[in-house]
Amino acid sequence: MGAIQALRGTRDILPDEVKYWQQIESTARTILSRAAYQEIRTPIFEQTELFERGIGEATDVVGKEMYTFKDRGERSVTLRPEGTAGAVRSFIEHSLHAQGGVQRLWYTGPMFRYERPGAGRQRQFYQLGVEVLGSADPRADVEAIAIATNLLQTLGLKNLNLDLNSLGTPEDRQQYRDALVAFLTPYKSDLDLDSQDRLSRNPLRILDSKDQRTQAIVQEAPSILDFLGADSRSRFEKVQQLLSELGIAYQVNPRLVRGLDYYSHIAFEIQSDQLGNQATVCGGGRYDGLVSQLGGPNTPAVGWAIGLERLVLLLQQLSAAPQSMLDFYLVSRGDRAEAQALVLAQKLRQSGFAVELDLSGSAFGKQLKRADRSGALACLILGDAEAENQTVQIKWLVSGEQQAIAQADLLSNPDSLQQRLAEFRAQAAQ
RNA sequence: GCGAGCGUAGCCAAGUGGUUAAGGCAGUGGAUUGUGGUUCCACCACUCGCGGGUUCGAGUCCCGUCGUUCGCCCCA
Repeated sequence: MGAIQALRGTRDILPDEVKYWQQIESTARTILSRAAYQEIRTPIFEQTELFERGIGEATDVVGKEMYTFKDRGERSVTLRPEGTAGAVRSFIEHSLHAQGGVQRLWYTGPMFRYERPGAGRQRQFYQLGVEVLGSADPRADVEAIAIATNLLQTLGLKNLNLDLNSLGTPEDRQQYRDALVAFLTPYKSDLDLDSQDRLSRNPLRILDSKDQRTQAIVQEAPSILDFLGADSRSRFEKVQQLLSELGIAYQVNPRLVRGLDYYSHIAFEIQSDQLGNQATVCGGGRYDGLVSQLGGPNTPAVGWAIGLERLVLLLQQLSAAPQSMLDFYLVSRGDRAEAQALVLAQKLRQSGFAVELDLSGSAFGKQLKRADRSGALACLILGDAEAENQTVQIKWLVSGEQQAIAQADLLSNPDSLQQRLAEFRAQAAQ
């Protein structure tokens, strides 16, 4: 009725949900910085050409999902549909390779694709990703994978599957592609319509068609693993061996392909069985050719990206919701006490406590109700009666225990309060 | 872009052609409670996403549209 709503495929993340996003971000920061990854922040829009060249013009992402428009200077501009192209552009533009060694970068932020929205898929969506530039060592692939599994496990996720494949070199892949087309062509009329279409355009994608008849045919198709050259094969084996050394479980899935053109050699996906159609939480792989393709020096690279709204969905299914960090909830009755409560709140905050002051002006009983709901560890009650003027009652919401102490004492000994709060926080955590 | 389901208050919902649209939670106001969330009363959808149609009469049927969910597609 005239009220403006968020655009289709976009949505508001309200405070209750933001808790999960912050949990992810802070956990990621910790884990990534321990592994010497550095954050990079690149623009949300770039020249359209960057994505056309980087992701591949034949891909669906570039072909029909980009938010592309002309700016007021008639430049063709595109809202980034993924993070790798921008990070690589920045790497080249600022000659980060000149710093020598390996650059480990991570990023997070909104991405944009014009898709049909659904649970775990938005038009403005968020990814957190890493890019490791300058190492062809299989340990780089495995380290990156290990960081991803470590992050997901630390967040408490279980029942994740790691699928692994090798796409080989571009030459390996071309040979396989020819063989696959040769194999599938006689069955063309038995394939689902999408796959028939892809036979000429992007035959590898037929491998992960969900159509049952197509799947049956594909079962018998040649495997890309038989087309890997000696170098590709030994890399793939090395990666598997190193994963085993780390105790990371995986399955080789020769039908795992990537939607973006820039991948080569290792490709992987981490999937959850609890997300229905949008099962892939994390996807990535090696892209040795991308940097040079975008005009930079020949630089081997590997990376992955996590879809954050899917990760949030999984986190929300876990029982443990992120806790409120509120220490005190302040309630009062009467004019004088209200003013005192304001002053006390300020002083406690300056002493390092998290304090919410009840501003509702509601009846006292309702204030207490709100105190309970606030998640605070303790409720401070300021009364208005003469005898109560200098006294604050502390109600420990966790244990039910209650005590009255003078305001002066409350502020003169913040250490002991801090200690009590720590005890109650531990109690509340159980 | 295609196929199917759904759309009643902030939330959960009853209602399946017939006069004034149940109920619960939350919210607001008041009474009670001299202090831990009680109890009681009142208020809280001229309207059923929006627009049109059928009908004497529509939340209920039809069409369109928007939104949403699931699948296809795509992808993280």
